[in-house]
Amino acid sequence: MDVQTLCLGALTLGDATGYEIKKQFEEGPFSYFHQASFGSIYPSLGRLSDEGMVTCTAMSQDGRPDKKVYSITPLGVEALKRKLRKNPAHDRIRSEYMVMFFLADLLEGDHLREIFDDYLAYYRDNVECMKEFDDRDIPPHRRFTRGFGLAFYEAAQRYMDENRHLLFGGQSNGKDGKTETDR
Amino acid sequence: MDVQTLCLGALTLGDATGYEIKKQFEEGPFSYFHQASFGSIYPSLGRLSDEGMVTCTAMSQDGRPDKKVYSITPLGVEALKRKLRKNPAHDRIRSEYMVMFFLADLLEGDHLREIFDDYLAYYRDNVECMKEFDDRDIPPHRRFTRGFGLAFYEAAQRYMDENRHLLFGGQSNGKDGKTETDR
DNA sequence: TTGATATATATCTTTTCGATATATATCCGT
DNA sequence: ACGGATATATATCGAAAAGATATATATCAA
Repeated sequence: MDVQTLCLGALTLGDATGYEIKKQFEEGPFSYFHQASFGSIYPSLGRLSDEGMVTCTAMSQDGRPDKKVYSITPLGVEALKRKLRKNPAHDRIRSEYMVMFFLADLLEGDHLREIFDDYLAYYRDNVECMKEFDDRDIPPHRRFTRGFGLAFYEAAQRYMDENRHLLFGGQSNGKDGKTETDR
Repeated sequence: MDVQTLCLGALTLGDATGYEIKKQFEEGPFSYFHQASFGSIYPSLGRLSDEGMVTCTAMSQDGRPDKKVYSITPLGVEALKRKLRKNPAHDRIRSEYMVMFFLADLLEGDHLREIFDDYLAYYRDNVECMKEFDDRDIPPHRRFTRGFGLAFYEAAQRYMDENRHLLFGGQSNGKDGKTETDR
């Protein structure tokens, strides 16, 4: 699923600028399951515009650079539907935090504890933030995706709370310098 | 975190070929939280070899192309430790399935149900597969990352079982042929 | 007033993905 | 026995995407 498809999908929620689409992937409804960068969004919008999938209205603002508001066209909606007929690819998760936990024996000093705390705080913030939002007035299929995101964040938070002993040794707190001779 | 770092990390588990490293990201221990393609692994191993971070031993086999077994060097271990001193980036999840659920009102026919079933089966398989594996003899920090993966898969499976009604209408179980007239 | 943050677009380089090519071996069904 | 699918194994190429940076301006806080 390329960024063009994603942009079309974002524009079905309403007209938006490239900047606003980016925000939808950063903090908005897409943030629980996808992301896209400026370096892919702007070129995609340009191509979509060339192909008649979206229209672009430049709104000149005093001072600031022109705001370019994009709207999806009927042609764009058709193209989007066509692209959604394909079977989706499997999920791709990339967590650098997990890589570091996996290689915890190579981390120095308190770094493991620091990143653990950061990671837990990150999930806790996400959970809190999502719980504040009232989702009763969004359509059920959107509630499904939001709920999935929340369920994941909660599961992650709970797991980390309950299993930190696996990283920071149960009763012994790893002060004894004995390092595994891995291989 | 680039693929070079990831390859060094994979090689701390033991010597391996590019092909084997790929498998670690596909089915092996990394698969719960990261992935990498041949197109990034082979060039990375080449560069690491040039820089003395890994050594490469070509094992000629009858018939098959030479097997190139890579080993991490002390220099490589140091480089890896140095790279791990940085703070990890935030997780990136990309789920095309979720994009499709989010845009469920644009899907035609039974496609929504098909992909829902695929997705649920995918998580169920993952859970089953992971539960079979006995993790008692791996170090605790590895158990932590494995457990995290399992917790995530289980949470996903449970959420989907309990919330399918949000995608497929309330009490009816969809056997009655009544299709929503979406638009 | 200086720095941080936010709005807004755009481009450039590097990295990565995904597909493909090349070989061969093995396993399975017919 | 034959063909096809799958597994082992490396490598490369083009397209896509990420990440960093540049360009402007406005606002808000220290």
